[in-house]
Amino acid sequence: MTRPGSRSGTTMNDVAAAAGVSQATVSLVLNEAAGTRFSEETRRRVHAAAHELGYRTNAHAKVLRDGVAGMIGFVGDFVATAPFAGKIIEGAQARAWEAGLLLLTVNTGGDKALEAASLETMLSYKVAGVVYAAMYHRVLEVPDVLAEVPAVVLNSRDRSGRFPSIAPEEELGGYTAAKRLLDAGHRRIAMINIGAVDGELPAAVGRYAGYLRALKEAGVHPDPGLHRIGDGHESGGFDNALALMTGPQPPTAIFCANDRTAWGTFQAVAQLGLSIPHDVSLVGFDNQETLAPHLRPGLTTLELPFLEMGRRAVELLLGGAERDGSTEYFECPLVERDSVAAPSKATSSH
Amino acid sequence: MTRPGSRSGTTMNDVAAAAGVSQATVSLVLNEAAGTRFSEETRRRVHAAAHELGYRTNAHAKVLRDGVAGMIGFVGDFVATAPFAGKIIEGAQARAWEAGLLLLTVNTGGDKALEAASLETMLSYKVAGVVYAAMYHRVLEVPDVLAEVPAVVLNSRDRSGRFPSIAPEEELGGYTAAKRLLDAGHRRIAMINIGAVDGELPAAVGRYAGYLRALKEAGVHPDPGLHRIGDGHESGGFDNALALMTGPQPPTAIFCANDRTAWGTFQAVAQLGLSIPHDVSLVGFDNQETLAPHLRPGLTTLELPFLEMGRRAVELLLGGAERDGSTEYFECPLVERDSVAAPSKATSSH
DNA sequence: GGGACCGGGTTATACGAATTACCAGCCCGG
DNA sequence: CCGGGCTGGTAATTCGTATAACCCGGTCCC
Repeated sequence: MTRPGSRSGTTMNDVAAAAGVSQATVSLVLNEAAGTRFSEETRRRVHAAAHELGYRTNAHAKVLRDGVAGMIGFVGDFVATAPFAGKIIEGAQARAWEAGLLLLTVNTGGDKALEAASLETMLSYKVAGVVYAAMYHRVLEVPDVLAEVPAVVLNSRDRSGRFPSIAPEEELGGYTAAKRLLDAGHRRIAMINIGAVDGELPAAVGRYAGYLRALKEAGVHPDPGLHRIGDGHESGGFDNALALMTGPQPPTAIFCANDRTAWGTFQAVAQLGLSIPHDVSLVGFDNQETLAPHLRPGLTTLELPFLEMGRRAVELLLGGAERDGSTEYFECPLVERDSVAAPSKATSSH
Repeated sequence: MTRPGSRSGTTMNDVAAAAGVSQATVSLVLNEAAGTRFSEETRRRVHAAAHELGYRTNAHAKVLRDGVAGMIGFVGDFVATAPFAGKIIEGAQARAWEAGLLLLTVNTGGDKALEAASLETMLSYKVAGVVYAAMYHRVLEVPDVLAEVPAVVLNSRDRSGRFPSIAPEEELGGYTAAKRLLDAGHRRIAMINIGAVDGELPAAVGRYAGYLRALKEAGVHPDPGLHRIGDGHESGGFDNALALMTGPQPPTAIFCANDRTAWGTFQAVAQLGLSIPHDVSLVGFDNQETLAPHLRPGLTTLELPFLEMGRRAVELLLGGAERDGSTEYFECPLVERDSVAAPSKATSSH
């Protein structure tokens, strides 16, 4: 069964010996080096021998000589294991592969020691660059050691401003969501946020700012009681939606700052015997593929363009050069489904 | 800002020059090679110089000399991007890191050409082994090239029997699920499967077999009408649950062969105005973390032990040696939540 | 006082591929 | 008959590390 030479370790010297030529000839022929001339017969023999022996180039020897490896480091906090962020890796990997590069992946789980150690290891492997990715959009500290290679911060922003960053355009997303509901005719539009708007959660801050802007632009005075702080999970949506819908003046529409929150809202609405979108319209955020399309009715939401963001991160790495610490923002497109309708006439307090 | 020597490329020779010793001395001191003796003063100078210059070993040079790299290849079809299988990578990576190894990850998205090419690249990097992972449990063809290194099939089984495989114990899982419902007092127990039981879907086949075994053991004659073939998605659960619950003799309990199917069932049950677990009890499968705990009521389900399976795969690789093509099965523990209760007295046809 | 031994290092080589410089033979022109 | 150019290659060097082999000066012991 074992093909001849399939045991690890066939080198160019072996091929050279089998073909009756020198190692240099093998190298030149196999790499089709420019400006060299070998007879057809020699090329044939070299290729035949290489094939016969199952020759495979030793990447380490090559890197040692050439200086840079065909690998890109990808370190994330939870990206690899997060249920929805897989696309971010998929995009990065796809772009890397187009350039013939492989991804050396580590997800640290937030462990700083592991992070430091794996970065060291990556650098010792002479990676062509490092993508430093975060599961959710925030402002973070980038390890100093990344200054030694091309590095890009993905789905977050570098506090120090040393590295280029890639992040979703939260404010525009929030604006688009609210505008969609306004355009449908709603005026009492609640927002269940995924965290406080004071701090370092650009998603919460930005989406809220966009929501406010859309309201103001439409001449709607925002009711502070309609903005609620959830926790980003299903339960945050459930509890807040329950409170909103059983309050004195329930909203006719709710913008949930992420899809999980929207899901909780679905469950609360169902529990109250109300229906979506008849009694209340909903817009989510994230377009989480395991959730948004499968809710009944399907959830209208904004898509986080993770695939493109991942691609772009690697693209920036490959481009090299610039290295300014500016942030590139990605627009989140609206994905229409069936959770938005015009408000019903009766402004019932159920 | 740039620390001295932080420019890539400090070698042992630089350190040696700075410390006034030979390159060999640097190597021996830094690696604390056994059986060598250097004065405290020399060691100090070497360490100081290495630190000062920001020396970092060149992994490629080391691998070239030593023959084997500190990397493990991980190739999966969709594992990296699947919403629930992240744990499988997390486990593999954790175990690898304990051995000081990094994961070289590729998810092929089912593209055989990409798969072949990335395996070639991985082998050229002299990976210590390869984990060949699948998103869902099936019997698959393993590329021949993997015979050249230690390799393990993860979350699937190798058809050829050449490689050790790791898979969940489906039959026992199905048995446990059904038994949980039987123990609660149910007799009319439906199963919504995730695919046909004729073919190459061990999850569908095994879980069904376990379900049948539990029924028979309890003296319950299985009603063929209660076994329905879904598609593994939410809609498969929804449609089939609707059909079951509106049929002439609805079941008092349903075993859904995965959590997404269970979710669809939740939505169907809600639509019918029924409640879980009062009108019908449910057991799922997968313990999908974004789903099962957040349903209302929480879903009782079986957990796929992906973390342990991932760990074990790397463990087998590191162990080396054996290399028989046997399959190691992992038990799926029951996770109790609140979707199971005793059947209500009234055998209402709703 | 001469060999054995030990502390404290150094020299040289190998790993596998890429690349530069060179070389041998042949043909051709003048 | 000598030099130049072309064809078809080869020899030697480089990358950075690990390690086996060796070396030198001083002690100790008989």
